[in-house]
Amino acid sequence: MPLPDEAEASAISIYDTRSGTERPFTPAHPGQVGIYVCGVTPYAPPHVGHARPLVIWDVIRTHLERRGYLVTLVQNFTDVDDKLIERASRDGVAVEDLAARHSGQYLHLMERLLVRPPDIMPRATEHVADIIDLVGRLLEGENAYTSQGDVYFQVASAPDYGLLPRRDAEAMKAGARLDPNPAKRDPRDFALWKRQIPGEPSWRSPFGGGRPGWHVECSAMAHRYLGTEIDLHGGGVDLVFPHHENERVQSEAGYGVRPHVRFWVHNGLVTTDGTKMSKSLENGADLASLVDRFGGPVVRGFLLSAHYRSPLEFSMEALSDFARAYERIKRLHLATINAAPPARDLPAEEGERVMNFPVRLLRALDRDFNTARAFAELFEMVRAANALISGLSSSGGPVTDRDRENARGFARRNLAMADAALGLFARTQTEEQNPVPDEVEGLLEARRLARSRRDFTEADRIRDQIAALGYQVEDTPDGSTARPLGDPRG
RNA sequence: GGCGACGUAGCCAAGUGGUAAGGCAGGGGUCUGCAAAACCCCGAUUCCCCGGUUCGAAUCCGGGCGUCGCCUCCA
Repeated sequence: MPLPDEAEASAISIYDTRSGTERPFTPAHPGQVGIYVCGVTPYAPPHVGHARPLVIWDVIRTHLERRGYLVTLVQNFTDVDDKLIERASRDGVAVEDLAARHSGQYLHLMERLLVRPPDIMPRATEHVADIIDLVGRLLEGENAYTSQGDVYFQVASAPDYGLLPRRDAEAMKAGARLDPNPAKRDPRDFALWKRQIPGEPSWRSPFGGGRPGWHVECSAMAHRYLGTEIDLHGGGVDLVFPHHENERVQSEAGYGVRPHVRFWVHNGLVTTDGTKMSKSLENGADLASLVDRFGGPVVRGFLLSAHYRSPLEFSMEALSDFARAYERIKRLHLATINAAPPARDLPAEEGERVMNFPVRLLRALDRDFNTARAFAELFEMVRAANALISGLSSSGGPVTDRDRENARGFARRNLAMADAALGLFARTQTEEQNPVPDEVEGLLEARRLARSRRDFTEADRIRDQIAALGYQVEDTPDGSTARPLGDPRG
């Protein structure tokens, strides 16, 4: 593979929420990219919606690396907040135990979804000192005030409040919810530090005992690991307001850099029956059970089958449809796994398609990480490769045995490349293999004997028997095999 | 009500000025003892509707209809 040069690297364009436009990507420091992604508050088991940003950022970070950047990906756990405290007390467990349990589950699922661990996974509870430092700076700069033991950010001190969500700052006052907090000077103000309440986790600070509010932890941790200027900052669109806007104003005020984020990258939400999946609505499809049933690679591929900014409608049918499509890729993978490296050019239009695949794939990802398009290119490559391997070409021109073998080699290389870019195939044997039981092996042998004496009635009877055990018989020139019937696992 | 996004074949989904990707489902073939897999062919004269700009628009502008998200729990 050729090494990416500057021109190629700058070919990447990314949509930025703040400007509402897609524009060429350039990092703050040449050759390096710092990414901060808002992770989860681990108070409940994850649903499919949570997996989307994980998978998307895995692809984004990998593609930036492929284009020659040194990437640092930071994804946090907000392991102290209202929901967590509420849930822990309801269930009668310690906050840290609840957080640890769910965090562990995320990490395990991440692995099954072929997501590489982020470079740094900071926890809010381990960065209280950084948080206190930021709150101190904000108080000093008069961007914050104390009130009844709490510390609030003073929104009026941020002249451009509303910039990120493109919303009128004044109108937001009127839009404040009922139940106004009397401790706040302005309904838009938000808590940086919450005073100590017996039974809740708390830390000592110069402004009294208590715990961090929501939003500060991300500002503090992003600053700790990525400095004052963040190249890419992401999360679900539902975080744009208030979370990211509040984070933006406090970071810019506290660390004195504007803008502190170059590109805001927000993914669309996973919906079901047309509405957003959410933990509080409890309409989320449990991620662990889906991964168990369909396999990590299928769930991952499904999440990448639409562009990351589009909403993605989840249903069992949609996932099954993708599983079937994925089968095409998987079959070619299995059929070419031992192919020799490509040695020479391929004939016909199909040959062009197969040989150009790497460029097409990378170009698709350059354009705002368009994974839907990347998959389209992949499927076209699969079709073209299958045609050549079968000895067919659209031009009707000759396809020699050497061409066919060569096509297998190209297919193998292309699939390896697509796997590296998108994550297609499970890494472990257990996810990879579908061992056929001895019973089925025996029936296959019996059927082979029946077929050899042209007793097709018996052969078909055995095939039905195998089908009843859940396996599909496939006859090929090299003999018969069985594969799990309708098994969508990757 | 305010702000934002979206509306493309039966379903999912790319495409942001140059004449509609890809997948699933469906129909017809080739191959096969028959299947399966694979491959080939078939499907939107058209991109929610109505106007406008342009030589040319799914793509830009205006209006309308519909769906979704956010408006201090949220990936």
